[in-house]
Amino acid sequence: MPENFAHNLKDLKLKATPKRLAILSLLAEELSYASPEEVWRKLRRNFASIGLPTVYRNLEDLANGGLITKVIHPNRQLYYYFCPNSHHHHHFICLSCRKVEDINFCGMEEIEKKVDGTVLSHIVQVNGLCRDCAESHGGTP
Amino acid sequence: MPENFAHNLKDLKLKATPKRLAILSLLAEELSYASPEEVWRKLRRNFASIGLPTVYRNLEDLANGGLITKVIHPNRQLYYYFCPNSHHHHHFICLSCRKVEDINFCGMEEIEKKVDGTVLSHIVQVNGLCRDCAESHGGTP
DNA sequence: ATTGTAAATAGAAATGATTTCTTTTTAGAA
DNA sequence: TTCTAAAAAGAAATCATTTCTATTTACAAT
Repeated sequence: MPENFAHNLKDLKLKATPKRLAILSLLAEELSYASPEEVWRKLRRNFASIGLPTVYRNLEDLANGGLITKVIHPNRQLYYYFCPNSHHHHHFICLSCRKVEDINFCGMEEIEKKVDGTVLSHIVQVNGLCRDCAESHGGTP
Repeated sequence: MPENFAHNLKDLKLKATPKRLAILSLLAEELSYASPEEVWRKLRRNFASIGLPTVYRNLEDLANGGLITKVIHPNRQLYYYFCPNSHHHHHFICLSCRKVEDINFCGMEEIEKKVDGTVLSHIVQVNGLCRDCAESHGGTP
């Protein structure tokens, strides 16, 4: 499973620009979710000029293409996560350290049958504290 | 199952103010989710002065108390829904007409066991088009 | 009934994450 | 190389949501 981001982008009809590739590899190195501004700050190390709007747009495009996933956060800000896991699954996110664990379970097949309408998307996300954070500051994010 | 909102509020240690009660009955009459501004516009019919911040604050407090539920919307704006159904369940929301259907299924028990950490909350929501909307404008929200 | 007090509210103002706009640059097909 | 649609910069705007302060109110305790 070689990480061929350029190829992934081409499949999505997105140009493999250096900044897109950098965003992908940057996120791929993280075990936690990141905000657009955090991504932007890191990109500035490698790019003399990089606009925050570019980061927002690219993160959104990459998420729409399914290469990264959005995290729904109680604080209503945007966060994104690169998940190498390619099959359908969901996430447990730590509200404190932002670590993400995969949840390899989704009852959506059962649910879709019962719905009286057309399903376009679904959200399943579990929020909490990872084991480490729960132990170190027992309960409060 | 008499709707005794005043009592519900007291249980939450929230004062049963006329505006809170009005927000609750207003939402309880709807089969669909509403935005803070929409709630505010309707309240203005009955209250000479009612501030938008009051509506925001109350909707948030009522949702935190579990009397109403938040809807996670792709457009990232806030929406709230009053659900008379008291047992744990989730929702199928129509992105077009905003109607809500109950989903009486939640795999969270299974999921919680697998998570390596402390679960604080979870989101399960199915987005799509209700039967009526799917038929009338087949596919686009 | 009356009073006292914490909670709730109005109204104005601020906020700030996100988006939009216009111009310039670039990736990649031809 | 050339061409063209897509991507990006940079500045500016947006606008839903929140914050702030003074005033009012619900309701528990007289």
